[in-house]
Amino acid sequence: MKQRITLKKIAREFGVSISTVSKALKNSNEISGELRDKIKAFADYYNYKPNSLALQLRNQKTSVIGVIIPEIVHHFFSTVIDGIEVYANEKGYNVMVCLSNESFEKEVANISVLANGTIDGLIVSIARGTQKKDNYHHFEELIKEDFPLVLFDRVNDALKCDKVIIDDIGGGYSAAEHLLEIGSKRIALLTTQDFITVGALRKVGYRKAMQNAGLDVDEDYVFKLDDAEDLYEQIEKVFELEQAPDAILAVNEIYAAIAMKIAKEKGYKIPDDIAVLGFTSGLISEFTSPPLTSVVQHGFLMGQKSAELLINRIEHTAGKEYHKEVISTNLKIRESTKR
Amino acid sequence: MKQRITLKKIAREFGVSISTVSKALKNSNEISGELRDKIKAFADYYNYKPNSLALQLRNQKTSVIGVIIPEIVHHFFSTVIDGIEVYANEKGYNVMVCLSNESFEKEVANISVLANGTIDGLIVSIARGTQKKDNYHHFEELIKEDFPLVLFDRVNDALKCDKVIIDDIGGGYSAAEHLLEIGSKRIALLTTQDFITVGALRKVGYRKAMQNAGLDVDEDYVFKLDDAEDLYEQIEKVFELEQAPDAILAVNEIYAAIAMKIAKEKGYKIPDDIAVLGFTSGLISEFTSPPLTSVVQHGFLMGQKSAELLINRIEHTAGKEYHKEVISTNLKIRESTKR
DNA sequence: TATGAACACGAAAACGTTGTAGTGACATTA
DNA sequence: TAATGTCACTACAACGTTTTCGTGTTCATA
Repeated sequence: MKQRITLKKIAREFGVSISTVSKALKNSNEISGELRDKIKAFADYYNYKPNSLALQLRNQKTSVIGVIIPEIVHHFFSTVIDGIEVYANEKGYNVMVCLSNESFEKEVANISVLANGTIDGLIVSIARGTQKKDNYHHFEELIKEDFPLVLFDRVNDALKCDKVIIDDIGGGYSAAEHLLEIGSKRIALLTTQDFITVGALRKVGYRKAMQNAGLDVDEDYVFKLDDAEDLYEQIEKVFELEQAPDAILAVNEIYAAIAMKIAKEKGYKIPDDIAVLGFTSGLISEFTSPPLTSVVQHGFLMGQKSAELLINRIEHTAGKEYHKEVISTNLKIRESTKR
Repeated sequence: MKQRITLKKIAREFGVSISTVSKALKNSNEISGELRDKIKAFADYYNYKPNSLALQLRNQKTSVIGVIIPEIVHHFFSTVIDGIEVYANEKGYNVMVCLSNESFEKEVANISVLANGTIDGLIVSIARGTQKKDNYHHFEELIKEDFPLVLFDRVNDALKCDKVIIDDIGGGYSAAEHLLEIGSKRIALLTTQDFITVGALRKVGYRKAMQNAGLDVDEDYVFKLDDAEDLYEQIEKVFELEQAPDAILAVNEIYAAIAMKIAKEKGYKIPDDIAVLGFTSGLISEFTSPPLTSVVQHGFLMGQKSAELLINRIEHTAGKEYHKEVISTNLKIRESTKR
């Protein structure tokens, strides 16, 4: 790569000092009109742009915010990033994305390379590995140093920082409620392992709705799937219950779509024999047949809110107390539950 | 945010010079064992980490690569980023993602803020707005300065730089060929406006396959959709042809899924009355019913290749000639074309 | 004829780091 | 005793920028 032109080189060219060049380019009237114009023309010709590293170092500000997400190939996370990007850009910030790939170690490593001057603040959704390990030292370090930090979606309540979460309990509740309203009696729940907080919270909502309707939750109808290769096999077990469920509530779109596929293979009519409902963030729900009723999560909004909280914290270190924003969900009713 | 600890502060604490501290922390044996240990303990306690901005400025290297994509909420682009991230990380680089939102202006702006010292190299997929405007000055500037640049997917042949593309012609060809093989005679093509190169190239492949089979391409069967709100209406026109097509080849997953939905509504049996085939990068194809046969694009690989080319160029400015990698596609045959 | 603006520029510090080239103090060698 | 070495440390430049505080000239004013 060619060497970029610097103030120093321009100064040498004109036999003046660096300060003079800097001022000339900034249209300072300390510099005579004639020299100013010559310098500007020259700089323009060589396409001079101030080196941002130097500026960042001087101003002790990078205008970059870091984002660490578990994976990017996930519609929900992309929408969040989109929201972050849009808001951040508006405010003059750039976004640096890193992936933890759900791994504790990568999360730690990412934080360690990011939080050393490269970024002004950090937005994170906690990796599965970290939740499993239940080790949050790397976040506590940041918090101890008052480093601007916002957690979203996968958060940990013990950490003292701003947070943005989906109303997972509410989502689970209204999903189950809807299934009950259409007359379902035996609702199977497809959820994740317990340490995944969002799955756990959605289950809480489901349980609440059931109790509210005077129904007991039969643990046989709760399937805690692990994200392995054999999702099909794991979900098939739903249909081996003594009394088949008449509705399935899945905590994500994929589980729901697979369940529906299996149900159809086994000859169930949807929604008549069995209703299916998922949480969504992607496009699958719209294109299955029948299209899936689902709890939609507003990822874009979540991203925007996260960026807003972060930038507020960066710019006005003011407010000492931390905010916890809750993004509510919508129930998008499609054919899979219309009966 | 609390002030981070610096070499200077440590030096002041011990009444020694900055260099001494720097060397002590680097285990230099120029420094006596005793002092070295004390300094290291102190630095450790205060969690000293060298400021990366300072290092980047000094070393004239950021180890960050910039990526500009048209949009992130698009499975294909996320997989590419994933590939870039993985490869870059392996090589010790971080990734900074920016979105052009398909806009020429934002693309220009992004390049201008990135290519000023913040990044060592840039990977871009050209915005639709830029293709429409046919204005590539911002890239030419970079190339003129020998700035490491890799274009992927949406490229422009006139630009002298490394490129990674999908074999769109080949994909279009094998898609059409497959439809012909299963006995289709009238294949409708759902593609994009001409200035979108990937759409245009896939059409070339389609045309080639048709000619190869001794068939003329009837332009009435070619639908150039624009990405507006009324995709449904636009695609419905396919079914208003005098002689209905017996196969549909769509240049992306959404077009294909919508076409299939409409076809089913109109009472067509898939694949018997009409076969449907799309290009995919996402999960929709798997969960439609019937599942969609599609040309799969290896986004992850594309990302890896792009990062590889870029980092090679950054590190060994060597090779003067530019590479053009072609990632070939796979045809994943599902139910929508099995007859 | 001093005084003091106005003008047009330069010096230097600061941001945080690293590496090269000193520099004293002491010990060893011829 | 003088030259040489070693040890343990410091000074300084460099990366590129901005900004505050000079400083020397010219010109007008009292």
